Amino acid sequence: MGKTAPDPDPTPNRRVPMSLPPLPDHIAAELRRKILRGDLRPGQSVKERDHAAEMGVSRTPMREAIRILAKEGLIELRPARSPVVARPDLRELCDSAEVLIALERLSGELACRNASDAGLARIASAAQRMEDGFATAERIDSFEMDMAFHMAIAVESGNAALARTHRAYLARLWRARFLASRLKERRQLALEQHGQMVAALVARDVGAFTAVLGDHLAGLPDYFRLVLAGEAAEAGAETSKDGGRRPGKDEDETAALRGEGIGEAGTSG
Amino acid sequence: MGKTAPDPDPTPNRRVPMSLPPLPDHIAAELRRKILRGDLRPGQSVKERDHAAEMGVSRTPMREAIRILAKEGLIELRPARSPVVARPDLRELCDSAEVLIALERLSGELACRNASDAGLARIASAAQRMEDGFATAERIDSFEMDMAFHMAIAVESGNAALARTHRAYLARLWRARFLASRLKERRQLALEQHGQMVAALVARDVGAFTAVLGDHLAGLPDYFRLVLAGEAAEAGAETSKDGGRRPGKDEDETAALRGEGIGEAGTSG
DNA sequence: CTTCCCCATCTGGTATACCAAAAACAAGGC
DNA sequence: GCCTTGTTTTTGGTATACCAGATGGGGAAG
Repeated sequence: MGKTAPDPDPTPNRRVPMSLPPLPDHIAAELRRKILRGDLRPGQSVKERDHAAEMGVSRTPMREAIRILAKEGLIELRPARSPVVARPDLRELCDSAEVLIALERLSGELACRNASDAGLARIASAAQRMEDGFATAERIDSFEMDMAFHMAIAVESGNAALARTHRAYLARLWRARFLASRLKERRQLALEQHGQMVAALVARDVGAFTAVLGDHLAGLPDYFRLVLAGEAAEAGAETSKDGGRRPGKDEDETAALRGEGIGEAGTSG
Repeated sequence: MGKTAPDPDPTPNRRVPMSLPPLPDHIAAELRRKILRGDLRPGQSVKERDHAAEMGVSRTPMREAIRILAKEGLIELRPARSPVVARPDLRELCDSAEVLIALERLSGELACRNASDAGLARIASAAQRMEDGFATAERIDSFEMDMAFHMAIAVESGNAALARTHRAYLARLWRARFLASRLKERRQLALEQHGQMVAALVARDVGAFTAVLGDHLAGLPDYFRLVLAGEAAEAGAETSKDGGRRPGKDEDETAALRGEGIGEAGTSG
């Protein structure tokens, strides 16, 4: 069905994509960056038409990018309404943290049992990188190293599915944990605990690892509380460059528990 | 910006969607059904154009449906190639089972701690339904009840994120577990263990629940091995109609580790 | 007869046009 | 003055057209 005519239309078209690998992923990464850095604030609507035009792409890949971010929990889809940047409530954050802890525990157990020495070395080097950059690096970079350390453990567990899901939860909690990392003593503590975790791993001591992990992530809910309080304060105080949006009623009722909360991936019949 | 012209074209168009709720989800459910029931066999390509035409929809929602199934692990996307029905290797299945067990353990712990009596009653009733239908129901229906029971525990844990992820893993393992449920004594055993799990939950006994759970899901890898062997045999026999199945070479190389294993969700920069 | 290259075709990726539902807005009635 | 209702606008959902990379078969050269 293709080219019966040898290209009778010489128009070079508006846009030549010519790069196959990851166009929607690239858009997703861009959007994610904006959300995590705060350029797009929670509750703000993500209109696929506008953002597509703004980034110079069409709606189709933008749409797909939005779905990707929705899968990660950064964007919330609504049945016949604009997607909005997710404003996770405390309950959701704590729930996710609970799952994350379980996943990290499993990662640690498997890594203790299965990881190669080279793999443990990779974990240790991730921790070392973070320690090296502790004084000098930007907080955001330091935080990325933190994430990299935890991701390394999941990867070296040898369980690809676990690593994938773990990464998804890490991404989901990225913003909240980043905001929670403002306190420097917490970062110092995290550093020490990372060292202990590495030690437990090289000793193949599951119990020790689990204990440290518990300490490491136990305080998360409290920090989330602080983060949410800060967010709410900022949201209430600021309506600046948004322009069109006024501090409407819809900002608050999102804190209410959504009744179900599970099914958005579609169910098997 | 929309309609400067007052609709000069009276053609009613080929298709009026007229139903807002979930068209891509519906397609995804349909496809999932075909895959799980075996109408679409592992390794077979899923051409969005053909399937869209066959189901009377356009490529766009079909595309999205394929992405949904890819997220669930039922379909494997390739960079510049047709998506294919995933043929999970033993390693992947066992990895997923490992994560599933961890998620179910957490579900049980939380349900023991947090679930309301009404919630426990819902779990018990799910188990009861399965027991009632054990003799009469089709195997596929019986299996759906099995899934419903496990999902109920995750739901009643009160942790929505956990329930969602747990459901995703359940879906991912759906087919393999279904094929593994061919052995009737296994189903009988599962039934008894479900009863024990309910008992542990109503007693709020985390230790007992965990113990039963371990027994319940421990044998999964072995069954997966059987399933894969069966699949391979069928796949080998299908290519040539004569009964003489040869031990095809292509069944084995899937066991090789794929190097990457994680990144398809895109990473934050 | 084998091998290599070219072209027809297939297929996913992207862009765009159209439709319908829902919210925002304005005008009229109580 | 406030509530109601009809209209406009906004926005996501769907369908379709076009493009580029990939694949495989057929023909020419060795």
